[in-house]
Amino acid sequence: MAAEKKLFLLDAYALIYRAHFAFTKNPRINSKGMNTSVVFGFTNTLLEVLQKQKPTHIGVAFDTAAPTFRDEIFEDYKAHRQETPEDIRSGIPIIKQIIRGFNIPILEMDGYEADDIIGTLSRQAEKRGFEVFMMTPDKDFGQVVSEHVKLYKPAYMGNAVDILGPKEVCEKWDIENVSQVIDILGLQGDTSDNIPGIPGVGPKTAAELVKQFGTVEKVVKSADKLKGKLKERVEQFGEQALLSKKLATIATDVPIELDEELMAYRGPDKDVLAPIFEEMEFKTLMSRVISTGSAALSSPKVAQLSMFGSNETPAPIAAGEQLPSSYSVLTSENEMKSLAEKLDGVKEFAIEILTDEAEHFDFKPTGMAISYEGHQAVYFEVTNKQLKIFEPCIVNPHIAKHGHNIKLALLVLKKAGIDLQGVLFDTMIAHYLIEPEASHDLGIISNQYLGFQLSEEISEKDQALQRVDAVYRLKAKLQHELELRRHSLLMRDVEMPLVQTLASMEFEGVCIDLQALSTMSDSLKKDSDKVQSEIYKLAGTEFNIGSPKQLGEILFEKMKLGGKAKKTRTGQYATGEDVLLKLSEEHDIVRKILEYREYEKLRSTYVDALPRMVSQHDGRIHSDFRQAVAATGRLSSNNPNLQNIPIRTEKGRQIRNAFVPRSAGYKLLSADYSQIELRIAASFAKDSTMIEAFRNRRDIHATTAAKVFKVPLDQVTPDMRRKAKEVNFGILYGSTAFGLSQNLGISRTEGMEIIESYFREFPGIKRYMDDSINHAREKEYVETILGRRRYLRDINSRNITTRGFAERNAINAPIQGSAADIIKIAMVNIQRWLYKEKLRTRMILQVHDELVFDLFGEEEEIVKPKVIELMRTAVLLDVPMEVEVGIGKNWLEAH
DNA sequence: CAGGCCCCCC
DNA sequence: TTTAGAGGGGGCCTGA
Repeated sequence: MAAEKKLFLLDAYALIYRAHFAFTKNPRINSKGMNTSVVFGFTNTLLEVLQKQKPTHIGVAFDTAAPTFRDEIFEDYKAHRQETPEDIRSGIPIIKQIIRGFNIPILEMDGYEADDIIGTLSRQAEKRGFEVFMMTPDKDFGQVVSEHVKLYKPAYMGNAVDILGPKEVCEKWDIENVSQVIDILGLQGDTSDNIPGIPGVGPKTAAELVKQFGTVEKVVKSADKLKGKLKERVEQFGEQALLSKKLATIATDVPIELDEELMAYRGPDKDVLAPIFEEMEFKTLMSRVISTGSAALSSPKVAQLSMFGSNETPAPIAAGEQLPSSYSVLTSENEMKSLAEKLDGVKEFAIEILTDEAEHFDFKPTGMAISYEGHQAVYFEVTNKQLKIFEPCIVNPHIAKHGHNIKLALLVLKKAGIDLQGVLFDTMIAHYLIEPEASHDLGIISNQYLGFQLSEEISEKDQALQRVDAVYRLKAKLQHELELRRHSLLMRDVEMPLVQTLASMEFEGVCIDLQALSTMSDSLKKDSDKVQSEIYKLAGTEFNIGSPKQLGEILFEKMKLGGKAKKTRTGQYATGEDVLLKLSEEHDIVRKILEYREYEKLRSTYVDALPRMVSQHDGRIHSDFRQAVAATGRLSSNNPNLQNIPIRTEKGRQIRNAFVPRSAGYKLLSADYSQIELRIAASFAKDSTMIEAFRNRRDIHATTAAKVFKVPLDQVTPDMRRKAKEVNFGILYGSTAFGLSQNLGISRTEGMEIIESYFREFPGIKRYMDDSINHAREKEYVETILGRRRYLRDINSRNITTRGFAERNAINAPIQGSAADIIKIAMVNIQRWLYKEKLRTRMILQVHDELVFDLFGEEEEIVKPKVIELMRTAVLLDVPMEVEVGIGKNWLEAH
């Protein structure tokens, strides 16, 4: 039940600075050249409070102009305080006029700051039965928090209004007690006021210290319990942290009396406000002042906290050194032969092959473990030659094989000339389907599902015995878990056949033109050296350009570029590409640094790294395609990563010239799905406009632009199309107006308008997004077209940020994951067809929506159309799939 | 050797 | 003034 008396206490500068920062990138300038951002932002927020929250009482507190009781201790730090920006200084008098125009009292008290007044008044108001809403920084709230005082965070650039009680604030900061906010800030310093705490102590460390010791005072006293650098710092800067906390501590005993009559809100004086708004050129604000539109205070949602216990986990069985007697080790070839014969008669067995440490596909088998009954296992050392003994049972298609990351066994066997056949069951991948984001470590899942704890302190041989035993027994358990989730078909018909497919691809590998890379390396080195010396000259000193830390110090401290430097979460200067791009106008050195980075990235990650990955065995590169990593169902590639070979920049894309066919008579063929994710989204959303556009093979981004900007298709400008394209992408990722405006370099308002228009024109898409989120809220997971799940346990979190991530995932995961499903099916079908037709063409790479083939030239006319067909028909949707194919003498040409 | 940061891809 | 700001990956570097 809402209290009858609702008091809002506003910290004027908190809101003013908020407005100031919100508009730094796109300031509002009126026709007289005046920056009105701050006044506008403040007034806007004030209106929102008045109209949506309907306070019965309200007051705005200002810091006093007279010295405060802090000034004495603050003296040393005054120098650290930032100068008040011009738009704020000039805006204050106008803001005060506006506040008076609303008939709201301005609360000022000599010797005290706004937060002191708010703190004191909130305590008094609470005692008098008010429901109090504070609009101040979290740290002030933390100090006066109690049952009837809430923290009010106004809507901020498309975000919802937030009303936080102590519990929510604790959750947000991940602390136990709200009062600890001030301790955290004391330790890390208050960046807004440039008050230093303990250098090197960022939010994370501060929170940890507070959790461990409680208050700043206790942290400082317990410095001796800390270690290393942290200890030194706390010892050295402890006093500073105490001071920092003192400065942030508010007074709750200000000699001020809550005057209910003065603070009762009676409504605005339009005659006062109108001329001010006129002068500032706020055209829409006045109508909002006059309108009396109201929204009831929404009742707080009752959030359900569901307990997610893992599957009931039996107490782990302590593993002793003593292994079961049913484990055995074979030593002679005769024993191997009789085991091989025995195996040829069983229905299924689990297999694990150990290899030497050789890198890049040059590994050789050293041992093998087999289990074909529960709690039993056999191990033996094995050479490539001895593997042949087991060929009959390994190639027997009627015997199912289980393994944990069985692809490795497949590869070892392939190298020995043995093609493992039969139904596969990979416990790693099974667990990936069951719980995509968990660890799929065999030890962990064995413990969880079998209560069987694998030992680590035992020999490789004994570990292999345990592992293979665990795999055999896990198979039945995990199979059952898959059935419960209806994942059996996804497992049996997609993921397991894909293991074979990936093994074949990796086995084939891809050819690299080492000469071309070597030439590139020399030229990049030359370019990079040149830029490097230019940078040193411009900076006036030599430093490690590759170190973001050193670079940040040079740019922002020594050279003082870019006014206020952005910092990363850890308090370092941010020197990412977007930051530097914005600075590039300011100084030549920034452009040089970007150039240097580009060259060094290309050299270190690709041009110099790829040749090191070439296998001694066949001179090709064999990437490891991982099937149980990406939370959405995508594959990942590493050692090397062949899914991130440059293409965007001209210099970068030349690297693709070095990806060449295996030999004369071959070419590279690249086939990629066009707009697969958007097509999936259109189909899932059943959005008729978009489906129609795809069916008629129209340029989807141009069509979107025409709709969003309400112009005929033939009048869509390139700029409109670019924006529409970004929106289409943003939609897939669940982006906000803010994100969109950042990407397009437009104002947030314009970003918001574009998104609104988009949703009006594509109502199906909007509905799909809402449905996905609602589905997730109910089930706490979302699904792809094949039923692959992604769990979103944060979807009902009351922490906006956390929940926001989950919501974006609810939209994106089904789309991205379904695209992954589709290409996986295509890969399996293509691989089977190539094999069945005994073609010499080989599939060698997958890059999410693209497949690359080592094409035997004479097969072009057969392979090209069939690949297109199999890709298009992998899964049938409400929109047709389009596949683009290119052929060339290297990967760049094939594109 | 992990974490932070950055940047390459889809 | 904010603990953000688009989803999914991987690699390199620094500093403990």
